[in-house]
Amino acid sequence: MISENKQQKSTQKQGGDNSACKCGKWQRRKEDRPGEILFAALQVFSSKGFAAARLDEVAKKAGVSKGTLYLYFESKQALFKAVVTEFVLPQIQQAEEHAESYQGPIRDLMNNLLLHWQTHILQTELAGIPKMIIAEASNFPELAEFYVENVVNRVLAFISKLVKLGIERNEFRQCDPVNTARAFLTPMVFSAIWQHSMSVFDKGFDTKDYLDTHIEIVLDGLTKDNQA
Amino acid sequence: MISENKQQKSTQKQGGDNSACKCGKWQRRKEDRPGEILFAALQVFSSKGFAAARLDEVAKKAGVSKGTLYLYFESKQALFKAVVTEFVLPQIQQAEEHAESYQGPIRDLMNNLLLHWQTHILQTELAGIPKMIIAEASNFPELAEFYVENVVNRVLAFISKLVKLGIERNEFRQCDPVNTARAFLTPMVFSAIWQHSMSVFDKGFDTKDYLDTHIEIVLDGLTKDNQA
DNA sequence: CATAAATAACTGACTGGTTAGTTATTAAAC
DNA sequence: GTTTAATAACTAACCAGTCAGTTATTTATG
Repeated sequence: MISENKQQKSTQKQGGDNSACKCGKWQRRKEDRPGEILFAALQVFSSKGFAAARLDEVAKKAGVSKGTLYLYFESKQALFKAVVTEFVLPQIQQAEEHAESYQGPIRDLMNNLLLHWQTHILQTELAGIPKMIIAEASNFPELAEFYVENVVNRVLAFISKLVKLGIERNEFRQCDPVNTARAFLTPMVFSAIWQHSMSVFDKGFDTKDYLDTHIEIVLDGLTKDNQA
Repeated sequence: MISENKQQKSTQKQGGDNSACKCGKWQRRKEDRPGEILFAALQVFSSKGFAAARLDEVAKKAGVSKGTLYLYFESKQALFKAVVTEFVLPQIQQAEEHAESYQGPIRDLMNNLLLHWQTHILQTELAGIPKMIIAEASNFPELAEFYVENVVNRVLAFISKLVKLGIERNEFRQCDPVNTARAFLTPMVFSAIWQHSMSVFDKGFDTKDYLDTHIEIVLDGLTKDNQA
């Protein structure tokens, strides 16, 4: 009986709505609840934003009652914060490790990072997080501060270091590393924001074309002797 | 009495809070109310977003009671929409007219547009509108649709035309005009979004440096024979 | 092993505070 | 005195967070 329940769980993230599963209402699965709740919260927050997100909807998506949310998270804000920590930080970690072990031109590494963003992040609910943060920053300054310290600054430092390395290796022309890092990152962030807000209405927006143009302009603009 | 009030009004946008004025509570100024309310709404919406904006705060800022808002605007959403129409569309009109009468290199014209953005838009409450739209797009799809049709598509068409002209005149290299227009516009929009959300916490962000790097990369990247 | 008591996960109806929108009333204007 | 701008008290709805009650699971007992 117990093992059956635990196996059933493995398909949960595909469905996206645990309430569909046939298991009874009073299933006790202390281990799995936090993850299920966080994933449900990511979905609701990323599409509605913080203020408009309804905890009843999060609970329904996670297949629990609203009361259960409060067994695992202190408040709506704590849940919001946990979503960011849970889903964003591991991604950065992974990118840093990839760069660490990478041998080859910086240009190609940066191209890899952008490609990974395009194929593995933009498609997922993760892409909703930047919009969520920006939208709620002024109403929840504590969260914005947390995000800048743990995400923005860390990513900026990471990319700046790559640009600096590119200059040292004589791959890139002279430029300000931090601002160039921002120039490189902006369209990545923007593509995520746009996809999660306006792309439904902005029919002409094709993420791939947009990012291809971007990488062409920025990396060709940086690379020395890029004339064919 | 009336003329006194009207003169008093001219300083309103500096103060930003009409409730400070000593005129009596029952002043009847049918002509001026809509503008005052719209400006107050712009301020509140642009800093709080739609959902978190409180009509009581808008009313207080405009120096009226909440009931008065409903004499001039049908609903919160109608007010929101009016803010966009009132403040954004004239700016685009102006930019289009400037371009129309412009004689000289496209590169310089685009530089002008970016400079005007930097010095005349980014400083003002207007810069809060993009964030406001993006943040609320999924909760108010009708508004997002309205914005794409009236603002996004119009600006994209405008800039695309300039890029196309640049290619024809042999100033720019071959490229896709629409995606290049997006590449040019993205950091402008992003600077506005960032300024109205994260810049308080992201201390390293300097709008001028950021946009200078941007224009350098994009326009140098586009311009033919840009080797010194 | 069977059964009962204890514990802890979980539920859902409820509360208190908040706010968009309404309306009865007041005062200004002519 | 009539009309209308403006007010302020009001209502209806909504929702984060609570808690008393329900059920699954574990532990203790014979």
